[in-house]
Amino acid sequence: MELTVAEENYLKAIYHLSDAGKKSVSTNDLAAEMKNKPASVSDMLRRLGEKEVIEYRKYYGLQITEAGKRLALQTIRKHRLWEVFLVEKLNFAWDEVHEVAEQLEHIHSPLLIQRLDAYLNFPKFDPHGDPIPDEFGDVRSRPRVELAEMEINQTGQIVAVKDSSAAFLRYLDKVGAYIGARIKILDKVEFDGSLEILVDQKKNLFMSKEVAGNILVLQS
Amino acid sequence: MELTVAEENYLKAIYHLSDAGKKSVSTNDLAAEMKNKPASVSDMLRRLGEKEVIEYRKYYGLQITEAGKRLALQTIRKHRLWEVFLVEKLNFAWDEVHEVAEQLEHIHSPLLIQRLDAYLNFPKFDPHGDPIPDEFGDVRSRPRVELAEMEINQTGQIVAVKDSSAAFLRYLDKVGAYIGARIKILDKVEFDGSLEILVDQKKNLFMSKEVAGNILVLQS
DNA sequence: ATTTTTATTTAGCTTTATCTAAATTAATTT
DNA sequence: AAATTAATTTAGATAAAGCTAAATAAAAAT
Repeated sequence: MELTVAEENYLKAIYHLSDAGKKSVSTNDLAAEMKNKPASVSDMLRRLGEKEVIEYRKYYGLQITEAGKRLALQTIRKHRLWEVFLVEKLNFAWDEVHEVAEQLEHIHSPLLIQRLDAYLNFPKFDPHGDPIPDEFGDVRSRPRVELAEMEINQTGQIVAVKDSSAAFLRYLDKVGAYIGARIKILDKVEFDGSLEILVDQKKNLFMSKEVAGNILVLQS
Repeated sequence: MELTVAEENYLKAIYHLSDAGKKSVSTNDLAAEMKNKPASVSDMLRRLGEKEVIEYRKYYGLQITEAGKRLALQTIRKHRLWEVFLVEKLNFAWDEVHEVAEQLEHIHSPLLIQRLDAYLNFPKFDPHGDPIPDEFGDVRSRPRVELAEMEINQTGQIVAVKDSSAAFLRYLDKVGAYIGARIKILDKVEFDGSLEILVDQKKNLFMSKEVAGNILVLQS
């Protein structure tokens, strides 16, 4: 019971939306995420239900099954391993990898992924700081908070970003807010939630609440 | 005017069959090659004709256009670069690469291929000895003859194989007839065309005409 | 020069994945 | 509780890529 590329993409989106706290993933949410019409989504949900990767009761909503979760995590694993490859081996910038990884994640070959993983030295996180599931789908996630939630004088290290769009990542590159950077909150403006932070003990950086809300920090 | 995956595969097959001397590629030949029915091939030829990658006059045959040749060579370039990657970097055996490369060749990203090429050090030949077209589609091919055509006492170096099936390649591995091996014809049996050859100045090897017909040699 | 055989194409069906428009169900408002 | 609005599903179309069966064209044989 193999999934098609479209099915894999839907399942991945369902997994991400479920994971992001959304109690019940709605047809409209999925349509927005997939940039398709709700009618098309309904149809796909029926098919995914038949393949038993989700449990679907029409008009009521859906839940991803254990089998579905396993498949979604496999796809996510492949996506993130390829992103590491592109950045570490082929010198892609972290804002250039997404679309290519989006294609590479659908290549079917257990051997390929096994070998790629070994070649990359079994990385645990991708270039955006997201954890790479192991071959059994287990994820080692780190406790992390949004930079926007931190208070004055707190310190930590940037470990991930929530938005992987090229525009956002290029902005972070420009201001030096890369993954691994050590940061300290110097000031926080009540009015708009904007922050002044110290990066790597040397650079002062002003940042809007929107930006800070998309940066995840491991507190120290 | 992008090609679909199926169209890319047909075009590649057309290119290979045209290249292999076949003056005019027939619907039946293509059907056999693609493991599809002739009726399906007819339909595809019509579409490829509309996209102007072949010139197609029904009942008369087809000819690949310049645009078609360029696209086919791009796909072949990608396939062969990925094969090099799999063997050199991921330690695939040369008989394990084909199916995976068959999938990887359809990933669209000029940057990816450019970087991969550089990462592999601009290889000129794939693991089976086939030349890798450059980004303009130019092929540096070497003059080469079938081992089966050589005469007693002639010498040369194995540079390619015509059959890339896992069974054949594993056999070659076993007998030590790898690409790059220096060989000399010690004896040739008139009756069945079988050969006795010396490999790398040390190993004597008996080989049927069928096998020798699938090994290509650069004479010296 | 017919006839027969072979090769090729057309017609019509299937599945996947999308769409639009219409219908239906659920949720919200009055 | 009825009416309105929003969300969702169904129905019917389309395009891609395959199939089978029937039709047609070209090639070979008598």
